[in-house]
Amino acid sequence: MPTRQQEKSRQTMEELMAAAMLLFSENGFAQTSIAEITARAGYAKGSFYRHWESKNQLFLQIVEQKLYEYRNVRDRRIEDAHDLEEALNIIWDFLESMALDRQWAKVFLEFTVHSARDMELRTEMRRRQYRLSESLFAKLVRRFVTSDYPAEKIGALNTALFEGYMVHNALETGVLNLHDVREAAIALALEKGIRQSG
Amino acid sequence: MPTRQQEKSRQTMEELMAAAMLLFSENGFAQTSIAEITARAGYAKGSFYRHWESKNQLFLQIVEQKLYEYRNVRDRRIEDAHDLEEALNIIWDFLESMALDRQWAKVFLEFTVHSARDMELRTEMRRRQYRLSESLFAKLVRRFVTSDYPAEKIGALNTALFEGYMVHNALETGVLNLHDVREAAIALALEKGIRQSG
DNA sequence: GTCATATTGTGACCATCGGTCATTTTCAGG
DNA sequence: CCTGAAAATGACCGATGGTCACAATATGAC
Repeated sequence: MPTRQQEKSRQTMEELMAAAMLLFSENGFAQTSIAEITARAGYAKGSFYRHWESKNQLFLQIVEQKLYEYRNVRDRRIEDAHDLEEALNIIWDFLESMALDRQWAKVFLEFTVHSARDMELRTEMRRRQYRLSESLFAKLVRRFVTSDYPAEKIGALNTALFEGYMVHNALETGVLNLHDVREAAIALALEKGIRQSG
Repeated sequence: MPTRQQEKSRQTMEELMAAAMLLFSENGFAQTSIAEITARAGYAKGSFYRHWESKNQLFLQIVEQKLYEYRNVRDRRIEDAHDLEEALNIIWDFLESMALDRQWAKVFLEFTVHSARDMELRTEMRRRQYRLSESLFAKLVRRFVTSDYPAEKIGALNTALFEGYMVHNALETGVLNLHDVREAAIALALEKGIRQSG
């Protein structure tokens, strides 16, 4: 059982996380300073580093918390899928739940691209299943793929369409909506995964 | 005709640009400081601001220079296209030429996402045709679209697949190659653009 | 209660960043 | 030469992510 001190520490951490989530979604990852986060929660800057070793680590923890429930639902539902189309729809339900909060979707994308220059961070992200990786996607749908088109590529194409839509959305060009992308991605995956390729 | 001083100024600018291009492609946009650029070219930091008003402006100028020739070739070739497939292949030749230099593709993507928080910068990028916007894409292919699926959406889906691939590539996951994406994007566009939808 | 100890909280400090600007250096034209 | 204009400089500014010696506070043995 936690001591009173540990309890206090946990509460401080949660207050800092709450402030950070608010500021990240309002102003983005790069534009949110650690001093802002601690000030918003009523602490001094130094307190931040009692709980996380960097802004990256805080962000990873927030994402982990945000995605935990979604992922469980997805993985539970996908076991009951009967064909590729059903599996894809379950995956896209999950992807949509991420994209629907436009502010957060923007921050997700920002962090994904930010990680491109930091191999350690990318490794950490893979470990925490931050992105729907190609291998994970492949694992989810492989049993339904009847063509000789690799399941990893089907996954990667779907992820590409999703993340490309995230860029489109972040730039607020507004031509595509989620339904368009989902429909196109599933059509593409069915074409590749069911029909025999050339 | 330029005076010797103007000539010197132009040369300094080119030296700074050359240093910047090298450093951007090596370390990315955010990770390259103005002091690094000027030091590499053998000048003091203040010299930078005689030629550009910000790091963003320098980057836009570099991109403009890099894309100018590619764009001309694309727009000249596309006038001779006879159907949607030909037009799409010409556009994807252009997109591939951008993606082939993996280092620069990474920087392009970084800057695109960086611009998501800066409306003025996005406006400037549109003005300079930094991205293959949906409206430009639509203009290039509209005359070949026979279905009732909006040309803008076909363009946006292609751009999404391309930029999603850029993300994929930046993270070095390595499952997809350019050929996979191009083939899938063109198949998708033909499906939407030629066959009657719904 | 008291006091040594362990934990939590603090904010001055550091190097670095993009950007500014008064000052110095360079150089063309008379 | 001399002078005015243009080019080059680097100290300086506020802000950043991150560090760390120190202050405040809670804990457990007595």
